[in-house]
Order: sequence, then C-alpha cells, then structure tokens
Amino acid sequence: MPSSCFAERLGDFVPLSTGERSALLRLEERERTLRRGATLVRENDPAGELFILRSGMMMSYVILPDGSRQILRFIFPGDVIALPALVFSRVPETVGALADSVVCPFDRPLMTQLALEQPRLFAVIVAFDQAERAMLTDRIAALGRTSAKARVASVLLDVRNRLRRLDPTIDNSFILGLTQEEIGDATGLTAVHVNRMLRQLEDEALIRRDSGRVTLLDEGRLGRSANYTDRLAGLDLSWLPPAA
Amino acid sequence: MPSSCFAERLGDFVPLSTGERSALLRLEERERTLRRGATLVRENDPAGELFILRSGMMMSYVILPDGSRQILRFIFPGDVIALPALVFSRVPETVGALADSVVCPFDRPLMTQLALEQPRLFAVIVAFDQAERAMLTDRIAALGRTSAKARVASVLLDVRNRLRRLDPTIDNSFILGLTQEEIGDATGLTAVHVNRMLRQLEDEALIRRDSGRVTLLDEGRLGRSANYTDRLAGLDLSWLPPAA
DNA sequence: CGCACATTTGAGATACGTCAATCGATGTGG
DNA sequence: CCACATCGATTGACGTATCTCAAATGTGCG
Repeated sequence: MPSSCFAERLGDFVPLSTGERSALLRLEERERTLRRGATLVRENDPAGELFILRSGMMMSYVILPDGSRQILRFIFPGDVIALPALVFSRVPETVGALADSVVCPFDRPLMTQLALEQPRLFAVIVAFDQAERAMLTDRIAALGRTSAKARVASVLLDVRNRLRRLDPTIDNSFILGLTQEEIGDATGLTAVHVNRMLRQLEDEALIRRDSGRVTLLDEGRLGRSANYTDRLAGLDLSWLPPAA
Repeated sequence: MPSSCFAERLGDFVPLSTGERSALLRLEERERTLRRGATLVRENDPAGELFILRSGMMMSYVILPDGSRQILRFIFPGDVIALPALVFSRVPETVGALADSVVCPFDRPLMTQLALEQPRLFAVIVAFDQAERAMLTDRIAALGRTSAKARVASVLLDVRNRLRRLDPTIDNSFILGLTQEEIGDATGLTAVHVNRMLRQLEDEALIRRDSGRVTLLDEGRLGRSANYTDRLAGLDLSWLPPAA
C-alpha cells in the first residue's frame, strides 16, 4: 500500500485500521509543488480545497490594514492546511511556503464525507485540531504576557520539537529555516529586535548559532524562560473506541 | 420538549432533527450554579467533565509563572466549555465565572458517543469550534500587531456582538460586565493603560461610558480601527447534509 | 562579480508599564 | 447608622522594553 504522510502521523498516536488508512489515502491522491515564497491560498479567497502538507514547511498568516504581517502558525508535514476553510465561505488566513514544499490538495466534500462515514477517524482529526488550538492559546499567552526574549525562545523550541517529531534523529541542533523577519512576524516583534534577542540568548549561553543552524545549549532553562509546553505530547486519545 | 440552550444556538445556523435535539438535551441534564469569581476547572486538573454555559458569562485563562494572567476567551451562553479537555489528560486552561453563571456539566464519554452516533451533529460542533479558532487567531493578530487602543476597542466590539447574538434587542449600548483589569488581562495590557485607552476612545467620541454601561458611538470607525471581524457571521454550514 | 537580501549594530523616539496617590461605590461589623 | 475596609476607576510622574531610522557588513545566487 502506498504511504500517506497523514496516516503515518496519526498512526503515531492511535492504531488505524486498513479501511481507515485507505480512507486517508484518498485525501492524498493529488500533489502540488510550491517554491519557497509561493502562496497556496490567500485570505478571503472563496473556500475550495483543503490540503495536507507532505514535505517542506509552511505558515499561515494575516496581513493587517497597515501592511504588517502576523504569522499565526507554522505548518509541518502531516498537518492539515486550511481546515477552517471547511466551515467558512472564505478562507480566513493566507497560507504560504517557508521552504520548497509539496502539498496534497483535496476537495471539501471529501472531508465532509470522511466526517460522516469515518466518525472515529474524524474524531482523531478533531483531536489534532484541539492540540493545535492549544498551541494557539499558548501563543496568545506568549504575546500578551511574556518578554520578547521568551517569545523568540519559544519559537526556537517549537520548531525544534516539530522537526524532531518528523525525524527523531534531531537532537539539540537543527536548521531553523526562518528569517529573523519571519520570527518577528510570528512573535509580534521587529526583525531588528529579534536579532538582539537572539544575540542575548547566545550571550547567555542558551543557544549557539552558525549560518542558519541553531543549537539549544540549555533546553531546560530555555523552556522555563519561554514557558513552553509541547502540546502534542499531552494528547490523550484513549477515549477513542478501538479501530473498526 | 424542554429547551436546550445549546440546541437553540446551533438551531440558529442549521435545522436540527428531533433526534438531534434530544441528543443535545442529554448534554444538559444536570446544572451547576457559580458565583462571580468562582473557578469551574483549574489548569492541570485531570480532565473529567465538559460543560455548556447556560447563563451568565465566563472566561478561560492561564496564569504564567510570574503570576500574570492571560485571558484566552470570553464564554457566553450556548458555548461549549473545556472542549480541549476531550483530548488532553489534563485541562490546559482555567475556567472561571465573570458573572453569576449556570453551567451544565456532562461526562466526556457523552461527547465521544455523540461524535460516533451523531456525526452530523458532531460536525456542527466542530464547525463552531472552528469559528472559535478563528477568534483565537484574530486575537493573536491583535496582540502581535495592533495598538493598545485597537485591542481595547476590539474587546468592546466582541462582547457587544456576542451579547447581541443572545438578545437581538441590544443595539449600541450594553453592560460590559468586565473590570478594566479583566480587559487588560485579555488584551495583554495593564489595568492602568486600559483606563487611558478607554478615556481616549471616549475623548475621540468613539464610545460613551456611564457606570459600567458602554455605548458605541461610531461602530464603523471603531471596527476599522480595531480590525474587527465577526467570525460567527462568516460561518457557512451549507456543506452539511440535511438533518437525518 | 555584483545584486538582492538577510544580518548586525547604533542612536534616538515612543508606547506602554510601574509606582503611587486619590476618589467613589459597595459592603460589613459593631 | 456610622466607621472602616475593600475594590475598582482615575490620574500623574517617571522608567523601560521595544520600535524606528539608518548605515555597515555579510552572503548566496545568477
């Protein structure tokens, strides 16, 4: 059976039946390639397709009236893209590629069908969405009540943890893949100030940097100062009935 | 048939069958009363029950290590409380009462059962949750990229719109029901600065205030300066199959 | 080899926070 | 019914985290 990156990810958390796996495969029949910088869907576009990210790294963001950008989430392989498009007539967020990426587009009705015919599977998708919701609230707390340094640290930890989930090989050292301006747009800061915060983290021996590669030198202290929680690690799917 | 405030709310968006209404009623068989200031669930409590707010006004929030508080969302009658508890073993947010309130507690398995036996209904609940997700991302954008004045204005608009959905009588004048400290904890500001922003909004003839009552004097200008979107108004549930 | 873009650093401006005091409303015990 | 405590709103003076503007220094890519 061909592999579904979505099924692989869900399978890390709950066992999936053959029927469920093949239902998931139907979501990944097509492919589209995006170069870094490309836009997949634009805010206010009529909602048409949903996507699953197969490889690369993407982000969703909004542009405010004054032209500034707020990045809402980083998107990694196995994530569902534009789930909100399921319930809005116009998509509420722009989605763009942070690195060369491959997505699998599928039509909204396919997800509806899955909701009605594979309720267990749909419940798993909802569970992941809740984990993501928790990440959004963490970000709200970070933006509202933590320092610039903490917010930058939290982005570093977040990206590292998401990358490690895809490649358990990754330890404390990884390629960030974000410009300082992108970090700033995610944390509500200026690129200039992000730079100063990175330098400070480096001066305090919390991280090391060379040419795009970041090494976390004291993860414990970093995590505490950033008030960081890995939400995917806290998921509890034991309430799901066994696979059909 | 007795009324379910949850069914009433969903019924504003999609027609519900008799069977669906009675399934929803099972979620509201019990009641618990809370006084203003009372805590319903506390962050890190083991996840047990979910709730539907029947009357009053509540909030969810987190307390950061330095003792500061970030309010994540305001909760109004008909809202599901602690949905994240469905998928986490420990609840990620504290929920407390902003006004004397009545909630209907129900056990997690009841929601699971609903997910599996009433997929259409569950899809509606997911849709509402997506609307709420959009409100969270709006708040992220507000915290990250808008001025203190805009954030305060956006809270005013948000509360007014939510209240109006419950009582269409409400026009531009309403009882806010929040202290300035609570507004600050929602917007990432200090109570002192919230006060100054309210005064500025008043000086600019955007709002009027007397003793807890707020009147929006220029909703258009207020909405633009706050970059506010009513997410519930943008919901599109036409993709749902007809009621069983 | 040169151009676009990201990073880095400095100097000065500002939005928002902190601290502190006053005032009014509400409630409570004596 | 009053004295007093409490809590929220208000305002002023001052401190500081972060932004803005500007220029220099890399750095990958055609």
